[in-house]
Amino acid sequence: MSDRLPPLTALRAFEAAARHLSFQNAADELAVTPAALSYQIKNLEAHLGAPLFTRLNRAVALTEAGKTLLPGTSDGFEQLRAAWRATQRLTDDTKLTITAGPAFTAKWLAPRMFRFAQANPDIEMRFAATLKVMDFTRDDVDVAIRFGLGGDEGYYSEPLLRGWLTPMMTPTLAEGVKTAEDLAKLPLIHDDSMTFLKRVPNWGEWFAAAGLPDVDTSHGLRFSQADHAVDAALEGAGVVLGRLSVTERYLGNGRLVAPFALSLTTPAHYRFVCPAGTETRPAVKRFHDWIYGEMAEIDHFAEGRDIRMIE
Amino acid sequence: MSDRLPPLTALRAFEAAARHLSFQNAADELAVTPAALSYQIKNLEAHLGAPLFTRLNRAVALTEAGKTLLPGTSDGFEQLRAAWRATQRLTDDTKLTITAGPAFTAKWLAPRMFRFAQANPDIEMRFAATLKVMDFTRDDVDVAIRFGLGGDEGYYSEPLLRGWLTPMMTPTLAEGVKTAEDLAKLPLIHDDSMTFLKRVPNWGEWFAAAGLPDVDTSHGLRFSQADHAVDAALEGAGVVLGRLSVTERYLGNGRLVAPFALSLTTPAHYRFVCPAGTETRPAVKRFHDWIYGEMAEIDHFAEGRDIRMIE
DNA sequence: ATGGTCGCTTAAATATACCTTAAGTGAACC
DNA sequence: GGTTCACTTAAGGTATATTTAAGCGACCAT
Repeated sequence: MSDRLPPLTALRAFEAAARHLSFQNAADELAVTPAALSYQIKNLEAHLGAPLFTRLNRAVALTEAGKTLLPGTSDGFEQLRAAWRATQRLTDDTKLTITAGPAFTAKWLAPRMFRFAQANPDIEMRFAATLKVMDFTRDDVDVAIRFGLGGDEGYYSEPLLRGWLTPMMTPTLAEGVKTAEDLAKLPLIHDDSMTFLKRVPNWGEWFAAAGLPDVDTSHGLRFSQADHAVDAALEGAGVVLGRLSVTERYLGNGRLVAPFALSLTTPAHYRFVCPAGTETRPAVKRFHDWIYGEMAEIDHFAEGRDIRMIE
Repeated sequence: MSDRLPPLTALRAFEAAARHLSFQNAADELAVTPAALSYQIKNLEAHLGAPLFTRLNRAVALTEAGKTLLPGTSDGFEQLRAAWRATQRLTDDTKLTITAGPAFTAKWLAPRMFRFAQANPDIEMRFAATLKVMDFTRDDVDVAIRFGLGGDEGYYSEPLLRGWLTPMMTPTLAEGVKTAEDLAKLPLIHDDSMTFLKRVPNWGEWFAAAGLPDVDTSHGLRFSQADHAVDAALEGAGVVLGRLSVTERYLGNGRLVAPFALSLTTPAHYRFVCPAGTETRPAVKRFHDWIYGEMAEIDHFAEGRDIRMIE
């Protein structure tokens, strides 16, 4: 018994036929006549030495052998298709798929995207806003903006921005706030999305850094996504420990203020990530250069800040 | 850009060439001339619209596109090969691969196998003695003898034998043992292999069932595999809580005795397991019938026993 | 019950894809 | 500087895949 593969066209014909349980439909899918399919199946059955389908009245059903063969071939062809698609994408500079977290997408990327799109009308953008770990090949993604330490083998990964977090609130709310003790009396807005870090930059950490380790930070509102926490602060619902990347536009237009110089930062940053080698693709390069240009414009918000690393 | 697959022979040629980084060697593997390979690669590159290899002096190297394409295609073809092999095995009744735990293989299967082999000289047997969970398709296994509750979807699973465990020792050692209290003074041999059960049938359970919950069972010898524990008991090293399936031959020939009627059993049993539908394959059926016949011959060891379920 | 339809099969003809042979290129090695 | 090695190219042949057309049997509707 040889462990070589049978003719691949026959295998592909089988996969389609078994999936549809109909030679007719499978033939349509492969854009051939039913006769061709019948011939291919017969050929494959001859190679195997046993039938793969039982021919019924006016339908076909899988034999045990067919049932054994189907899942593996389906998965196998799907993998081939995915690999081919990923390779095609490399040479296609008319589409670019970017994945980032929901907060970064909503508060940073989305408001700016039209500028990139206007400057690059030949590139069709797609966004996948999720915190899920994506597989570049499997999920058809070109670029990821991810929060992390970098250093993963096989990826190009460059820090985007040294971010930091500091108390932020509406100007109205800020009027009565002079000291850290004043802050603790306001409703605290908590962002619970950073669950994957060992030591999370939260209200407890900030008050500890401010010399008030015993402040009770358990009260207030909790959000599972950073952009929702910021939205609450915009409504004047309280004070949020806001991250630069999702608040800079409100700091810029005055809807939020950050009266304390004391800020927290972490060893992890937002990073620009793509498969190693693809950073030179024209579309990727253009997006890369654009995003770093945009980032440079928000650097000045760090001036005069007292930024403390927590780890 | 179509998301259909490129010509499959071209893809296969690429996979081999990329793996070898040599068209020559790839051509040998596929049993064609180098010219054919060159043609196929060129064809695939034309489909993609970009080169997959960079042609060097007298070698080839993968481009970024090639590096992207290789892993997926390799995995894909490997999956197709595995599925085909598994299907071929269904129609091949000259080989039978059985997996079972090390103890069951050593103490039950191995000593009896020659009888099956003599009665079925046309079947070539292979054994995989491991506790690892095997995948029938991926690991090329036909039949598994596994300890468990059964009920898994997609598998034929039939209880082999209602096993039980009871204190066993050499006849010499047994001379001074009249009561359970006597037992506790002997070296206890522990079998630590049943780690996957919630409640393990161990010495603590047995003494508790015997009405002696406070016996200290921490002393003695510990083994990570049941057959080694039994071997120690055969040497007279102590008393083991022996499982019927791995000791019946010694109970039969008198090398071990089991003086207490009190025995433990669990909801889980040894089971005969194979992919659903394959239980009717001639080679599988013959092995199935043989093993149940053999099992019937050790049923009489249960006579007069006081078997208690633990769960 | 019976003729029409549907889905698979078969056989012969045809088209396409694949492979081989043979000649050719360029760089590396001796 | 000639030889070798690995890939390339082109032409021609062969094997493989596909179509066309005819056929078969069972279901279904009349």
